[in-house]
Amino acid sequence: MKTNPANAFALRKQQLSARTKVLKALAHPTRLFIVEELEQGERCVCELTDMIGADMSTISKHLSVLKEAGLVIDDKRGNMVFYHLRVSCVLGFLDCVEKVLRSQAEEQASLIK
Amino acid sequence: MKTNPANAFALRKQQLSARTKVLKALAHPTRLFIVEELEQGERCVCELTDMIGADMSTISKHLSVLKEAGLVIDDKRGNMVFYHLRVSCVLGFLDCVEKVLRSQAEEQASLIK
DNA sequence: CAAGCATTTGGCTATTTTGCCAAATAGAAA
DNA sequence: TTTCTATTTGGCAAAATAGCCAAATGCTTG
Repeated sequence: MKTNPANAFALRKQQLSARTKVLKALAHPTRLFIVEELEQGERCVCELTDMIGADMSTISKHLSVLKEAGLVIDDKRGNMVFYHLRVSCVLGFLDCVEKVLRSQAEEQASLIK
Repeated sequence: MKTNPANAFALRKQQLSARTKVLKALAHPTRLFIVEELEQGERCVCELTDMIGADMSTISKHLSVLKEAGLVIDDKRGNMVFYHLRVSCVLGFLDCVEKVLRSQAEEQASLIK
């Protein structure tokens, strides 16, 4: 650590880390898939596992990352666990990402010209 | 790789990875700070380095991650390089993150009761 | 209670990401 | 051209992440 941590960044470090926790949770193909799938409605771990085709323990861990970030809620019914989204704004969230990608594609296209 | 990759996830893997590239770029305290700072206007590498208090090479690498993701543009003037945001929607983007965090905080509060 | 199913957890390795230092570039000024 | 300043790049070691297997947990049913 620096001897003088009184810079603009250090003062906000904690807040920034809290925000990046949410972003990190979304920043993985499998977890992003899960979030988009849950936009359709709740899903159990087994359904997600089938769709993704990875080990169930892997999916379970991804779900716990999303849960830790406050993005999903789990609901145990019988011996199955259903997950659903807690926040609806994630959708608009991703629209922005899409905009970034499209703007980037246009940039590339104009460079080729 | 699985022998039968024809599942819902595999079919969209590439698209999902493109999206997570943008999310990953934002998912780091230092880079998030930079993005928020650039919302105020362009900044040179040295200014950001001073504000953050890390090695300049570290900041430079973070900036190249943001650039690779299509979030910022660099503009060399003299022997300084100024960076500015390419997409304005990142702001609303972060409002959603904030909403997630607040909803999570409320959840925690109600658990304590 | 025993057995079966869905899910989570522990543990381990492989991969990716970070951040520093030192060296390389590039423009500005002497 | 030499020197100085701002930035980037290469390289490496430390830290964080991912994904699999095996074992543990917790219902549910026989």
